[in-house]
Amino acid sequence: MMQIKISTPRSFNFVRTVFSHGWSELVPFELDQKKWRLLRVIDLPARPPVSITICRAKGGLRIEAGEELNEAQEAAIAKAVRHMLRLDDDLKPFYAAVGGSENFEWIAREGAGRLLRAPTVFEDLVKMICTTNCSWALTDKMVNALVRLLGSETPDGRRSFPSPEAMAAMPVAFYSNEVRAGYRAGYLKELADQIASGAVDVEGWLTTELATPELKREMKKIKGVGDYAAENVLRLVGRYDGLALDSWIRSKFSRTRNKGRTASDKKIERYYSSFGEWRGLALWCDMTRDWLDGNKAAAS
DNA sequence: GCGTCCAGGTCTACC
DNA sequence: GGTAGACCTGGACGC
Repeated sequence: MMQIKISTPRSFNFVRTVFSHGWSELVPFELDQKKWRLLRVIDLPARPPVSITICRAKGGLRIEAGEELNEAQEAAIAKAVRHMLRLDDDLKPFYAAVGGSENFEWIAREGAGRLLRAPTVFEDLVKMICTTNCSWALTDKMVNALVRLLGSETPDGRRSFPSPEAMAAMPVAFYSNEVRAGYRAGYLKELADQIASGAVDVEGWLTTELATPELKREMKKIKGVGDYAAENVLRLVGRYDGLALDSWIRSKFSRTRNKGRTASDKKIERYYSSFGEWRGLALWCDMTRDWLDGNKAAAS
């Protein structure tokens, strides 16, 4: 049994982070909302993947795995956790930007704004394509099938998110017939092929020097990635000026910020424009503030 | 039981 | 550069 502790920034809020959007509900994440423990399957080099659990501990987080691991493997797990929970992101400028605004000052107080992400951009991108133009139930079904049918097995019987190579090895028919991805089947196959062959490097999006508009153009070159998917992936690589408006956001904005009346995209843009390069994150926090209402465990 | 709508959109063809 | 129409799936809804 492995157990490691990692420190977190003073402003870090574990619950707000793991519950920052829907990813914690999709395998190979599993979220226990009663105990606020996040389970995740992590890939490691030259051995089967492992299931880890992450929970709050004094001064930071405690990570547990059900087996012994060497020092390098523990370091790899800690690195993946820091990446997923955005522990090294500097949100001070964001908190300064929202701090003076009524209805937004809670964001800094509660330490919101760290959006959970997968260990790889590839996984985030595949999942984002699986959220387009369908219900969340269908997204869940597609992602489940990918992990169940193509992921590597852990010692405790779970499965990791499939590698680009594992996905590239399957034909388009697999994605329509088994994954039930519909017209997205070709997009998933093409994306996996491009990454497995080295033609496209999406992990490089994390560190690229490209300005956000150019990076967004790069993202939209991937078939199946439009404005919504690109702007959401931009958030997950740390760029927050896109609003990533979708049917859920439009509906929520109308209900909470426009007296129930339909709001144009222009109006939504104007509402958050004062937050500049942080407007997309301000919007997301504003729209998801009530997700923890009624949950006392979330307060700390 | 059957048809329609639409959900955390995107692509293509055509102006 | 802007926009209609098509596109897989599956659950909700009305009849």
